[in-house]
Amino acid sequence: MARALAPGTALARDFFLDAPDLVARKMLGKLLVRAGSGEARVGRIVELEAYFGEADAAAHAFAGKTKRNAVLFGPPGHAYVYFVYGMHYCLNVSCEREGRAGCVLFRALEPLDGLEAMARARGVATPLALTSGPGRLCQAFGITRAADNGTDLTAPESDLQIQDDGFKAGEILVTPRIGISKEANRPARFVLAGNPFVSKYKG
DNA sequence: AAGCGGATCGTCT
DNA sequence: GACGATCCGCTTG
Repeated sequence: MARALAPGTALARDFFLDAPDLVARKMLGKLLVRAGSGEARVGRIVELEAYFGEADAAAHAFAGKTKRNAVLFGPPGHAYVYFVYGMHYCLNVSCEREGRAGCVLFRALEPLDGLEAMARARGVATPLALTSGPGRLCQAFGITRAADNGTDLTAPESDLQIQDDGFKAGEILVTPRIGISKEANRPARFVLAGNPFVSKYKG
């Protein structure tokens, strides 16, 4: 049932070399793939947010490099996983050249394969609740800071990858980012228009 | 249907 | 010592 993983189809590092908003646009419609030791988990990326590094008051990198956000200042294409609210993880990909801290936050996926594993990890069965939200998708994919922070998402041997299956994204909507107090009006959230798996947020 | 608050802890001031 | 790039359940209308 699970589609065969095609090693070597992970997006290349150059893909993430651009500015965060450009990378986010390009990433919509791509796949997040967790190979894992058992059932593979695959989701199509339907919602992302761009964070602009040290120039962006809403970004974790705004106050400069710290132990927590160090990955953001490294080379592009690496996973930055952080822990919030005492119980949730969120996944980002680092963008831009080494030394610049832009990144893209994964906010929602459309689950394609490994739904049972996701449901088990989440303790929830309904597909709409599996991966629609940054904390939810991390739980569904078993993403933690200890296991995944700093992982090179472009490496063929990585357990976590971003792949291209040839899907063409349709209309893209751009809105302000969610859950932040600074730069609250900046349009930097990108979603696949009309996709039901985009997160439903409450003000 | 929508709004509110509790859970829970690593990170930085 | 305060505060999150969140989620869920309980309350109220």
